Amino acid sequence: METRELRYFVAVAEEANVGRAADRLGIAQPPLSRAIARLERRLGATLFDRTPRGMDLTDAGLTLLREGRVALAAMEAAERRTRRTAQTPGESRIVLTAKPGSAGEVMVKLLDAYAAEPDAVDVEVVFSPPRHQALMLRDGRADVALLHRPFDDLSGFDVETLLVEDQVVIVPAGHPASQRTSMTEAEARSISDLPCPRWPEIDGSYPDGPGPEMRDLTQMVQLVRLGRTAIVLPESVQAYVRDGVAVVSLVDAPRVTTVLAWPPHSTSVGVAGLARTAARL
Amino acid sequence: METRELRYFVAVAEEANVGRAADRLGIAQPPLSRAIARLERRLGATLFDRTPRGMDLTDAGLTLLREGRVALAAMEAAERRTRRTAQTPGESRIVLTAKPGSAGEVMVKLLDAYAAEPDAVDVEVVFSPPRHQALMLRDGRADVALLHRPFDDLSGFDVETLLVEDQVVIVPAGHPASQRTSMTEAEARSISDLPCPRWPEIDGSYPDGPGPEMRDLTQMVQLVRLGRTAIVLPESVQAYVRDGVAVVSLVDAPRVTTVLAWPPHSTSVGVAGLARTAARL
DNA sequence: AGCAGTCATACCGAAAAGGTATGGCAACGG
DNA sequence: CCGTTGCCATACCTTTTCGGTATGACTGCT
Repeated sequence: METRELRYFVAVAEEANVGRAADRLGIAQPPLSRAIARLERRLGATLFDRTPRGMDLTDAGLTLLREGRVALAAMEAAERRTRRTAQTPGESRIVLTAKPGSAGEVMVKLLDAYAAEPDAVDVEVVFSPPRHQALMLRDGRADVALLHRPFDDLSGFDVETLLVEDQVVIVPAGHPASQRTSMTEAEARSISDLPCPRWPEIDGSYPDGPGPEMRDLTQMVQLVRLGRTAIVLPESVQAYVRDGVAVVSLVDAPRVTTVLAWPPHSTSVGVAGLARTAARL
Repeated sequence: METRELRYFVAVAEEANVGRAADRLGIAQPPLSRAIARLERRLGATLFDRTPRGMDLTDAGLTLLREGRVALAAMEAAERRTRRTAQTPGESRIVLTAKPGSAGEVMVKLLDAYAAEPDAVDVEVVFSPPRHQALMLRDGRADVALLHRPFDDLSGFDVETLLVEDQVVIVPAGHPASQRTSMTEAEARSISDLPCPRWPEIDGSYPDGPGPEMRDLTQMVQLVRLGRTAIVLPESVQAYVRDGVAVVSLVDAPRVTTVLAWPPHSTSVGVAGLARTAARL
């Protein structure tokens, strides 16, 4: 199976429509139809059910979509890391990706401690949208990432735990709920006049729902102050909030673990050094 | 980067010689030379240093070899698992791979317990050479494997621990060392007239050394009886030895953990059921 | 019934892959 | 020191594949 065929397949699977997929790929529709048919012939598997409204994935197609995305990410990672090795002889820089504002405190401590090491290399910090950190690690855009259990998918990475913390709910200062000293997660999510905000999906779209669309922490604090939402977050975000909001602890919410993660088999001395520093914190 | 190009690159990297790699790939040498040159141009990286004796990998080439093997295994896995999904509707069978004789006891217990489950599917057990289990899991030839820490590379897999055991050394019954009740691993490996056996590498070749080439457990027991070798192994192999050998415990050898491992994101109900059964043992 | 949308097929030109023949270059041995 | 031997690269040709345009077949909707 060639990389191109697999990219074509993924495009068709995601669009559920050959014509739109062809547009996205920048080719005409007929060659794409043929490529899919040939791929099916070579695999000996029907990947799509053809309907009058488009293409429906079969079970085999679902398998290829799931496994194929992993394979494509691995191909991209191989390519990217090779380019970078060629361009930066001696490895003078590594890329760390994190969610903006996530565990800011621990990240500063980690980077400061690492920079003090004798053999430290430059660490370029790249902020990326929520949940994109693992993707960037998988496809080689980043060498190391700050991930959060249980939200991120840590499977396949080596990790070092940096911080374990409870979650809290942030409510408007004057709201009746602000009088409580603690509540359950279910209670926090069902305060009738304070709907939960909607976080973006991996593809950048927002799910349907009553809450506001959440983009960053600054905006979040404003929305809470305005009495538009209540938001469940790890307690370390208290560093970002000031007046106008109240913090109520949650009794049953899962703990959030912040970890430093990197691909197994990483040969980077920078990543190894950062991991060693993390283990000492 | 296309799959074909990457396969060509890996062949040349492994052979360190374009002509031999071309033979192995079943194509002529000039197209392969051109393919490598084009890949280097497209990556913007020099992958090989050309010497009068062949091709030497550069740092960038080493990166591509390491990452590229992972990517190729992922591509193969995607292809294989898609074929299998198409061929076995309803998933009536999963493939488990293990080293022959490894933790025989615990494997029997696991399979018996799983077979007693109400929704159990058939488990095909495929024995493969030592260290091949993880490869088979990575490229989709197996759905689940019995691996051994610290010998196998578990990175990237989900695991369930089945058994933790000490290691022992097996020596000929009449040998002076058989009088000891315990020794250190270093002592066991340096008994002058009993050299350690040589296990095959991943590629099936044997390293150089004085000891005999080890193929399977039956042969091993014979070799120990004949006074040709002493061998360090997990204690569960005592089930396979009878007369003519003595077992001496080791005080400092690392413990061996037998785990059930499977790829993350596995959607197989068979694998999930087996993992659940393993967790209960 | 006509129309809008879908995917498939037919046919053609362009690009890429593969084969054979051959050239250049360095190391090695007489 | 010169021929031989192994290398890899280049030149040139053939075959395959890839992509584009035009068009057909089929379904659901108005």
